[in-house]
Amino acid sequence: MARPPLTRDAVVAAAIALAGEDGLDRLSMRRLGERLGVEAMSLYHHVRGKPALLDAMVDAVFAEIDLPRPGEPLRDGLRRRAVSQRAVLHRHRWALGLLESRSHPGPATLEHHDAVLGFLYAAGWGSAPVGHAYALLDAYVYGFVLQEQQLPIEPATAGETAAAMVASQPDLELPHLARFVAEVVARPGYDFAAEFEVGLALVLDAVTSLAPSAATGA
Amino acid sequence: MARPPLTRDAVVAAAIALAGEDGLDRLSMRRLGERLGVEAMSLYHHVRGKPALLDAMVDAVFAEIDLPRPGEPLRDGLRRRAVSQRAVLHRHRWALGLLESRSHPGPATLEHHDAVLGFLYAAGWGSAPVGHAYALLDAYVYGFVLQEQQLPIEPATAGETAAAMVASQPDLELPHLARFVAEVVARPGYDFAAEFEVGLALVLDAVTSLAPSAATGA
DNA sequence: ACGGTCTCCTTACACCGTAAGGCGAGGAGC
DNA sequence: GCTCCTCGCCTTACGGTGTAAGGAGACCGT
Repeated sequence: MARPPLTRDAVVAAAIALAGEDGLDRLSMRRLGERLGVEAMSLYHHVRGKPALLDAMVDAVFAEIDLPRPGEPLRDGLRRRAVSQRAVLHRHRWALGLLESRSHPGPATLEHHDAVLGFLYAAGWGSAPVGHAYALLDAYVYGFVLQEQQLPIEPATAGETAAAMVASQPDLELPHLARFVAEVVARPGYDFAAEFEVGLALVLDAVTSLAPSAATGA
Repeated sequence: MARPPLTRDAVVAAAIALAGEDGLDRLSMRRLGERLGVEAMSLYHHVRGKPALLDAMVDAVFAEIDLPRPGEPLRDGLRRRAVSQRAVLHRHRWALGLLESRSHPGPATLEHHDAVLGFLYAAGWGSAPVGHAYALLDAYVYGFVLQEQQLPIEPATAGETAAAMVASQPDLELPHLARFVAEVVARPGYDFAAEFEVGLALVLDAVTSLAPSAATGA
């Protein structure tokens, strides 16, 4: 029973699964080959090398992000994309770290940007406000997810973990940090993820204020 | 002529210098030891292991960030910190990638947060708006730097690089992306870094709208 | 002089990415 | 049917990684 031959997509999918299960640092060509029932060097017939594999993984992540729907109200479309973007980056915790150093966007990445830009252009925006809006929105989403990933994974124990961090430096005076932890982080039911919507609403306010029709107020 | 004994600070400083010169991925215990005239294993007497070294590097970066000055107008203080934060992360390009996965804040990191929180508390803010403001501000700065680092380093060639990215997928229709590159990125004098101030102003508007004194308008 | 501690070194192991080249099966052309 | 080529996979090998274990020597308080 001969195994069907590998495809590039299968290799990338397995790499994504492996990174998701064991973490990005445990993704190695040997372990990936093992998962696919193949020696490490066989992967090089489908992928140029590990950097190219990582690029392909990032591109696959971009393909998962929801796009604004043509004709949809502007704020709704931007909000949908931002929420989906965060969800996707949250689902693939390794993805954000890869974003940083990869500067070889794949087809899905480019199509994603093209679609979002097209959505803004279709609303009558010029390139300058589009640039501002895009940079601000993406910065917020990326930065928020980055903060999220620094935090302990379980919201239930966030308070204890934060308190332990503060207590880990016994010879430091940290009154305001202690207050913040006590009044916010250690409160039962606290969930940093809920902050996303708060900030996103503010960012969307700011972005929509860049709209050409809002220029009358400027 | 006996070499003066190593200190933990010297090890961390050398690691930062090495990461700055050769990149984070070329920072290895052996190369770091070589730089210090010492074998790799000697470093383990000053640092628990490579993860602890990376934590210490991150903490040293936090120590470089400018803090708001007590008594300073709120917007000025927050702006100064954000600008400095970006400058520091820009100076140490490897730092942002480390932020992601390290969840063991050091003393400088904790003191930094304590100082910023204290600045907001001193302005009469409660913990809830402080939490919103902090999350939004940090998300913007981190996210902006993340975007910056995906871009080609030289602003002068950004246009060509971007055009090459679009052209690298010849069988894709990317009209809006092409338009954006032509009208914004490829323009002479374009510098993405200038976008930072635009977005920061909007973010600071949003943040100051959270101030207790602004609650009268809500 | 002596014992301890502190700093550094040597050796070793399991792992990593990947360059170079070999081997066997399947299909194309005749 | 036979040959030959191509494609998918494998073997071997090299130089790199982090770090566990333990040894060597210099310094210092007594």
